[in-house]
Amino acid sequence: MPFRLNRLAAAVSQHLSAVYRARFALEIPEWRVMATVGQDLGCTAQHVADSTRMHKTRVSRAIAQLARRGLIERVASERDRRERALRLTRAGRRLYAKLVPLALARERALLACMSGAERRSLLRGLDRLEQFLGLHERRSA
Amino acid sequence: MPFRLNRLAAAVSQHLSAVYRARFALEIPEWRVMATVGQDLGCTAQHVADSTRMHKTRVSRAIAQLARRGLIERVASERDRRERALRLTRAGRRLYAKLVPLALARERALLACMSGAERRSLLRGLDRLEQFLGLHERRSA
DNA sequence: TTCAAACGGTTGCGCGTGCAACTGTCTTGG
DNA sequence: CCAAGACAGTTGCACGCGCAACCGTTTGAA
Repeated sequence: MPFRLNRLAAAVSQHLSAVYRARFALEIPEWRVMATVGQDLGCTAQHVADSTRMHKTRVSRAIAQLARRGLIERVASERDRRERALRLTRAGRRLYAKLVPLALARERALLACMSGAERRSLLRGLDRLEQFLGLHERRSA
Repeated sequence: MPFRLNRLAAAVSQHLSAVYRARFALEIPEWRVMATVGQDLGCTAQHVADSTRMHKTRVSRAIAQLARRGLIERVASERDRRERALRLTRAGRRLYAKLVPLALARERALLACMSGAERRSLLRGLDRLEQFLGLHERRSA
């Protein structure tokens, strides 16, 4: 069962990451950062790490790479000079606008292999497991 | 959704691998090899790679490590001298006997957070996704 | 006011992994 | 019978990742 979950997760990720890499030259951590910043402008790296549950070093390096490519900019916050607010550049917004519909389409295609009722019970099951494992807590660990 | 799957898979794996590592000093690839060889004695590394869908190098190194620890032995096959049949040593069998009940108990504990009907529909959903992604095929790519 | 602890973010390092290339063996078609 | 390709398994190499240590900043309590 844990093995099945891993296998499935790896397959799904691979299924998608191939597309992101081929069309946008984005690795998975970078794509996650784009998605997070895109719908929560001005957020911090810490917030990205929390909401995606990626390790902060992974987030840091993904952001650095995106900044190098001119898709994201880091502006020093005035209220707290430790933080750097994240914003999409013009090019970043262009990319984001193409990214989102593609991701949604992919997700629909993936879930199209089951009925609505099945989909709902699958999601409920995942929810239960997540709750059991404490994945819904905010900012823990 | 792919992100949720990954997160969940990682959490479940971590939940278990901590136990394996602490109690038996087994990493995940090693544990999978033990499980496969334990219920299919005399099988080959290739078979382990196929049924767990791990990369063959990962399998190779896990087997090497287990052999080093004296839990598994590789005996050259007579019919095909490329292959080496895998068998548990006496110590390996002892470990395996402790491993299995622990794994089953863990699995029961994990699935205890939902009803039987929910569990069945969750498993069906996973099945559907696996089928859709072609994870059920034998020996493909 | 001051200093220690906490925090946001980055970086050096070691490790596991996948890829590609390799060795040795078998299989098959000419 | 032999050469060429396929296959089982191993290893060198490069890369991404997590850990721990680090820098600069902020906070809070003495």
